[in-house]
Amino acid sequence: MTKREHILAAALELFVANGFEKTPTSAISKAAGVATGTLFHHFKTKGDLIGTLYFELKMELRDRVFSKLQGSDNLKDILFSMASGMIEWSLESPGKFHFMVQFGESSLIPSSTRERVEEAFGEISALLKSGIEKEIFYDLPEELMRRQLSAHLFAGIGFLIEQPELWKSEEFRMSWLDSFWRVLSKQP
Amino acid sequence: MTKREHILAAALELFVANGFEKTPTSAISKAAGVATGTLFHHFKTKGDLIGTLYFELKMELRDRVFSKLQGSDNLKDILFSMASGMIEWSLESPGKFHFMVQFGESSLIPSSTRERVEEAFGEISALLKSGIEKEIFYDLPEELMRRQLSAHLFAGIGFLIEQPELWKSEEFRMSWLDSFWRVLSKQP
DNA sequence: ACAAAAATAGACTGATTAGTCGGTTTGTTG
DNA sequence: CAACAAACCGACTAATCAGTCTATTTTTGT
Repeated sequence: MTKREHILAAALELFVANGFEKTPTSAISKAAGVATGTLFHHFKTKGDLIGTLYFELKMELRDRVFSKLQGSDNLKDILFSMASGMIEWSLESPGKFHFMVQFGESSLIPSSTRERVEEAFGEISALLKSGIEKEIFYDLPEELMRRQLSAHLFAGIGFLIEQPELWKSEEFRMSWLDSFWRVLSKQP
Repeated sequence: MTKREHILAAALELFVANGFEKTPTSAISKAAGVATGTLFHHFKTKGDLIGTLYFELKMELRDRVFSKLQGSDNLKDILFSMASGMIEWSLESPGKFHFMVQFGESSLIPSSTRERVEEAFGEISALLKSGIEKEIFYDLPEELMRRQLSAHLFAGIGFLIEQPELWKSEEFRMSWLDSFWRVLSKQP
């Protein structure tokens, strides 16, 4: 792990534990085992640090979510695969997930960054649009569906992190994944 | 409006616009038209101020959501009435809604406050439990359902604030409210 | 009418902290 | 092996800001 990565890891942990404003940069550099100057060598400002963290975590998540997708054109399979990818990523690193919940909507993240991220997740929009067009999904605005799907998933994961053994149950997994499908689709 | 209320209103606006840490207490007292001393007379600390704001907004929302409920025992009616109450509250005061989104999950709100709020919304838990017991709802953990329902609603409202004219359409309202029902219920 | 309590005011301060700066070490490249 | 750049160090500073304190005004209860 490079020093830059140590800084990002320490910042993630401390931001989640204490919040942004209650985490002095001095605490981050100390936890990362680097000097103040090094932190500000890699990140222009403290805001830049949290912005970078947000962006890089989202990219890591995207790679994970889209990686398993192998050309299947069954909407339900794709949806389940993406949801499972995100859930497993979150269960492996709850800290990263909590960071997303806590700072995803915060004004600390510049809207330009948020836009770049949304672009990177464009495949999900495309998926929803295609479902609406094919009249498999309910005829509601695509953006509404995207937001609700994502919120639904986040809420479920938050719960699942507290009850991780549930995810091991095949019965629960199927029953729960179905709830995502029900939100979107007229078909069973 | 009392000075205390002026302070709370100014804090709400500024916290939403600039975030907690980028809002000095001096800016709040200035915007509220009071002196520093007055602010700290009513609120022990800045943290106390945002905590109080959170609590009082939640209570206002609760009163609104539960007010229309007049003894109907039809789960769907109750659900629709509660959802509509929250949506209308949010459309009337988007600032309050955005405050909830931004600070609802933040570590600035002490967990003791969050617990008191959850207690006040206990009727919703009861509603879900009753639906699960009666086998109207899917057999998933009640807390999971509560969280997902709330997230679903919040996400939808966030969208609706940007497209408020949609709410005026009876067709949209019904179609959308149905999506909440689908999340929970086996019945149409 | 009067005393006690509550509300208000605003100048002030002690502590915190983001970010700088000059200098050192490590790595790279022609 | 220069010489140049990139990474790294940590003491320092300029600014900010939460909360205090003392004094004044307003409200309340008797």
